[in-house]
Amino acid sequence: MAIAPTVEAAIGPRDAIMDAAMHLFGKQGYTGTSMRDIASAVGVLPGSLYAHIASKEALLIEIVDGGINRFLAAVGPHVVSDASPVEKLRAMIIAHVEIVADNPERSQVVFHQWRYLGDASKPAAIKKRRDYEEAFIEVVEEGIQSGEFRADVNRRIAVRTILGALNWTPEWISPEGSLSPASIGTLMADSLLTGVLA
Amino acid sequence: MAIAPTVEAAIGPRDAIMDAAMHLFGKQGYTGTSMRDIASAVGVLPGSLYAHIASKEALLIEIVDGGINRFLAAVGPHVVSDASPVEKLRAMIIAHVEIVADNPERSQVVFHQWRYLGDASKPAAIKKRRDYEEAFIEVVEEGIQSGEFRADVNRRIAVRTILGALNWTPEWISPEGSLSPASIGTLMADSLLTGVLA
DNA sequence: GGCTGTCATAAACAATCATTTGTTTTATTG
DNA sequence: CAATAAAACAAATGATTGTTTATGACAGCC
Repeated sequence: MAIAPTVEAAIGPRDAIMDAAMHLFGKQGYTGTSMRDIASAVGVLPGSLYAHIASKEALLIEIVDGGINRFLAAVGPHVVSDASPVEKLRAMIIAHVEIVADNPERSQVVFHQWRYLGDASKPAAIKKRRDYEEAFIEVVEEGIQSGEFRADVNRRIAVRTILGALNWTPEWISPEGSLSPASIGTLMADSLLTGVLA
Repeated sequence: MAIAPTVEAAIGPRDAIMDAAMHLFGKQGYTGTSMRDIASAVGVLPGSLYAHIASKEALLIEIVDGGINRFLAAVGPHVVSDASPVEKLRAMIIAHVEIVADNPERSQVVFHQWRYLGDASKPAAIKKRRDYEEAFIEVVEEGIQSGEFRADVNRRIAVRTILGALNWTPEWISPEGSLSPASIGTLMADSLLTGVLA
């Protein structure tokens, strides 16, 4: 046996470090995680990490940027599909929940730890986040134009309400839950699109 | 003039420290804030803080517990009012947004920094958070029983969708915004209760 | 079988962390 | 003005922070 992948499916030392950092940053936060924490999770001494990565911040940059890209890649295609705005928005919500469920800890890093990026990388992350919000705004705008959505909704607040509900999911979603990510996404899409009223 | 309250309305050294800690914990996180940060915000040397507070964690405990209590106190009365479930839920949502808007940074501490509480105080904080969620569940249950809410909503997921949207508001709400907290709360209540569909 | 590059160790670096101590300044009050 | 209390200073504590360095083990390859 040449390679012994861990439960975390890390196929090399660098991936093992990235994986440990992702989980620890998600659980304890960036500033609440020390390089010694990461090293001991990987099973190596602290100094050994630097043979594979440049710095603690480089870890954060890679996790945040890669994480945002997953959301953009999962949701983007639905924005430009030829479905109706309702169907688009529903598909985007479900896709978002599936990405969160795939790795809630990485999602927590994407949603919260980007604040600790340095001045060199934070602006790019903020721009991608805004692009993401803008994609939802576009679809809502489209739905209002077509008459499928109520004309009196405040587009920005409606989208932030939806994204807020979605971005809170890593707080409570669990792989051991009885509902699949797709089911949760569908239920949330129902709640958000049609409300709770009878 | 005996007392010179700052912009932050701190009427004593202890309040000034609590206030600085609240803002810094909210903005930079508990682990991302040093006692030196707090001291320099207050305009004092680090060691001087300990004449007024017991420890860094004591600050966190007081901010989190006091913060949760505000939400409970604002929402509680609506739960037991004799209004209809729809009106109750609407009032609870608006009250929640108003508490967030009153101090978004304290809200961020309540929503995120409770993780860093020690074993002695974390369980109590978790219990209060669950009580808060349970209050919303109760009202939704009541609405389903009375037929005002759809019978096919998953109560837990519906409530977490609502609370997620609400707990995300400190990320974007701003005192400089053109809409009042009450207006934002009303718009969000509309979105969450009746959805976006025409 | 020696060579090359990868990777880990062991040990240390300066900086910063929360906190404690003894002393001095500042303000209040009689 | 003198006495007292409140609050800040100045300096140091040991622990922990991210990171660097020098050294050695162990592969695969010609």
